Amino acid sequence: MPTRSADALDEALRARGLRSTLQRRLVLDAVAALGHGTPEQVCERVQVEAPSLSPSTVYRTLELLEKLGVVSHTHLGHGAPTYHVSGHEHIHLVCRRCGAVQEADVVQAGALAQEVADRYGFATDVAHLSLDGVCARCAGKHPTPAGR
Amino acid sequence: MPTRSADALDEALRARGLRSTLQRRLVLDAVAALGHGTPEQVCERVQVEAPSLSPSTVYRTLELLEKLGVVSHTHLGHGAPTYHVSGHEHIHLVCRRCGAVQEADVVQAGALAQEVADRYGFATDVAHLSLDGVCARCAGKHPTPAGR
DNA sequence: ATAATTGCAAACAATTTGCATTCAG
DNA sequence: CTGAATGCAAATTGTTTGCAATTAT
Repeated sequence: MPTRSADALDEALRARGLRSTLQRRLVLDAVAALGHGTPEQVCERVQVEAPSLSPSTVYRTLELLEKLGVVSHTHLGHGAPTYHVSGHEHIHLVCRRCGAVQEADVVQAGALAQEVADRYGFATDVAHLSLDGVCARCAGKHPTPAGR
Repeated sequence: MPTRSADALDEALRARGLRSTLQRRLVLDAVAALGHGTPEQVCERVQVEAPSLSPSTVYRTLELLEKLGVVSHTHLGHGAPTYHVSGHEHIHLVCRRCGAVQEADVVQAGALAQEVADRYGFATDVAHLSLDGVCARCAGKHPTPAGR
């Protein structure tokens, strides 16, 4: 159902008097298809359909889409920001061993945010919360952590 | 009391048959002094004392120190990893408006980790937990969030 | 028609790597 | 002495920017 998001995109663009272009749609579709992806991953994915779509455009478009509120980004694991379509908010569990990113719906996150708000006056964006750790699979595989 | 950490460092190095050098001590001191800092910040800081100490060495040393377990790194806010001395573990509250990083001691983090462990079998590294949001000061200043 | 958007190529910044020199053990 | 560690400079990688050509409106 790519039509839905396309429409939503069009709408958002029109609202700001911006233009609806193929590349913008492709970038959004790629983000949606990936679930969560770095700019590079989006580039790769998008260039399958449109090899001429340049990285510059991907970067610019991601920024734009974020401003429009249709996607948002978090910083998981290492340096690269990870984009995902807005709305489908969740917590990320990032495994430091295998790098896998699992999405989770966690009740306690609210309690945590509440405490931080009360004690530090800090308004946590729960949607951008990501946890670093070791996933079940890796924990099973390597009971004794190695150096590297 | 920089003597303490110097000794600890020496010890850790010896244990692995590695050499104790001035630059390694300087890098560790810089990390300790900064509380939490990116490689670049460490470079800057370290080059005050030793202008010839090269970035390469800083990068290599941070990696080494981490392997030794005397420092660890997290990813706050944007891309750059942030290093801090191990032991003094805490949660980071990163303000997306002003970029300020506040350290917090939060009880609920344990409950959160527990839930994730129970439901997903994911072993959270609580020490690397960082929250994205808006700090008290910024919330007060700009009641109406802007686009950029 | 007209200005927004794109693609390209060059500019940039941050990090990594190879290698000759230096220095701790 | 001897190999580990450093400093330098060049190579990479990921991202940004300027500008002419393109294209949605």
